[in-house]
Amino acid sequence: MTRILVVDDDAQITRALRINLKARGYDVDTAPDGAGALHSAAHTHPDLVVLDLGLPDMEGAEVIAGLRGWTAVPIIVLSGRADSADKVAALDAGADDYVTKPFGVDELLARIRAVTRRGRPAGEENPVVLIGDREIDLAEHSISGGVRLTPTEWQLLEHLLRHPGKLITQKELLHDVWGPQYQTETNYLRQYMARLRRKLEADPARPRHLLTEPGMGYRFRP
Amino acid sequence: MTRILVVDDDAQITRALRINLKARGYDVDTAPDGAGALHSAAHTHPDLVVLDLGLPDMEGAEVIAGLRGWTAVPIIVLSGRADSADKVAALDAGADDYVTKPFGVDELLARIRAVTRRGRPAGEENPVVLIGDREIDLAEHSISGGVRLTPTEWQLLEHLLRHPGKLITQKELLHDVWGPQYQTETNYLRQYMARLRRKLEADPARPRHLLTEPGMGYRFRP
DNA sequence: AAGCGCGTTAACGGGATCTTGACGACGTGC
DNA sequence: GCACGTCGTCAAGATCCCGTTAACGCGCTT
Repeated sequence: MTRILVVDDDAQITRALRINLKARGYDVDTAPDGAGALHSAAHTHPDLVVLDLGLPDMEGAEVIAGLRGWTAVPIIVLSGRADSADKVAALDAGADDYVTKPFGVDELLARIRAVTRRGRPAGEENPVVLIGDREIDLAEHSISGGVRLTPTEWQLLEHLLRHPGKLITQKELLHDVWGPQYQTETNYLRQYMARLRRKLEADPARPRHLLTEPGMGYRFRP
Repeated sequence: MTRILVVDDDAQITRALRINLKARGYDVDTAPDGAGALHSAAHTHPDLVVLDLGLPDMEGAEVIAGLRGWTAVPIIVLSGRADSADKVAALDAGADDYVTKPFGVDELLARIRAVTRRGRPAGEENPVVLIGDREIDLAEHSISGGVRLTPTEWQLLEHLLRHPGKLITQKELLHDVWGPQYQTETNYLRQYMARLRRKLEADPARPRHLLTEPGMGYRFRP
């Protein structure tokens, strides 16, 4: 079953697309803004993303870049602007197709078929993140060197790796990994950051990539 | 060097595209009609085809079908008609993208980059997968050594074998093999993974290829 | 009717994983 | 120098998850 993530702040459009796509046998998730889109994509790993450009919280190129940082999932951009410059920007940012509104549902469906048709050629390589001499493949959930991670460890690591260099607050990590009611249980973080460092850092006592920002949170340095 | 075949009966357009594409470092061939396009494509094996639909000798769908009969080369269709039905027909015939005239050269170039960006499939793939000393042919649904699998076992095995090395989550497997409402019935997975291992692994208690990732899912290691 | 293959449930023991609490080490501000 | 908060570490117990065994129902063949 092909899973499609529809990103649009216009509830009418998401609803219409959800109905039409479901009727065609696709599995549909929706997100109303860029942050929700990145979050949902990271969580559900869709097979295709339909992305509206007029989002309230982020530029379209930012969303595309946020996805392309770790996945090669096909992206079809929807936009009200037929301006050539916009198309070029979106396509070069990593989008696979660009459809201007108003669009026919038939056309969108055809483009979805066209984009998903070329499946996954065998020769492709997943983007890998490096921590020291270890290669981490987020798509495969695999790490070189025979290292295995538990589910909680993976969730925590993914949140850090998906935003290289960015500081992630403790509240954010606790909320996203453990849930809304754990936002003050910082001992969980200490526990699991220690385990990650033991498994990934060459010298766990002197981390070079999984850094602590005292009083704030943690940060992944590539 | 990327070779592009431009097919259009309007000499002005072919000339303009030839100049623009050459300036961008592409190698350009041109053909004025469908017959010439098929002949040229068979002869030079271009990396991309830009195909106008208003050809004098053949229908656009015929040209696309003629190409798709033997090659998976990306095809970008140009057309003066913005009619939705035309787009659907062309895309479903096998085209990869559809641009309506008049179009901006920038946009076309961006779409060319988008289509050629994904690595091309290149050669045929051997559909035989090895598990230990057993050969598994996914296309023929056959296994060496007199092993037979039930339909459910096949579905499960296929999902794992289609993504070698990748971790497939339990939810994903349950959803795709048994259906959306079985996403939490992990006992099915335990049951059938055990059967697969009994039939395929040399030592079912110590699987070397059908691996468990505790709390996450399963993985096929070639 | 009986036998067989296949899919579906249920239950259990062992082990890995998560949770929880407590203890120093370190740095900061008073 | 001292109190305080934050962080890293350790060591339990509780909990969840996995592999396994066993049984049942259904459709088909014998």
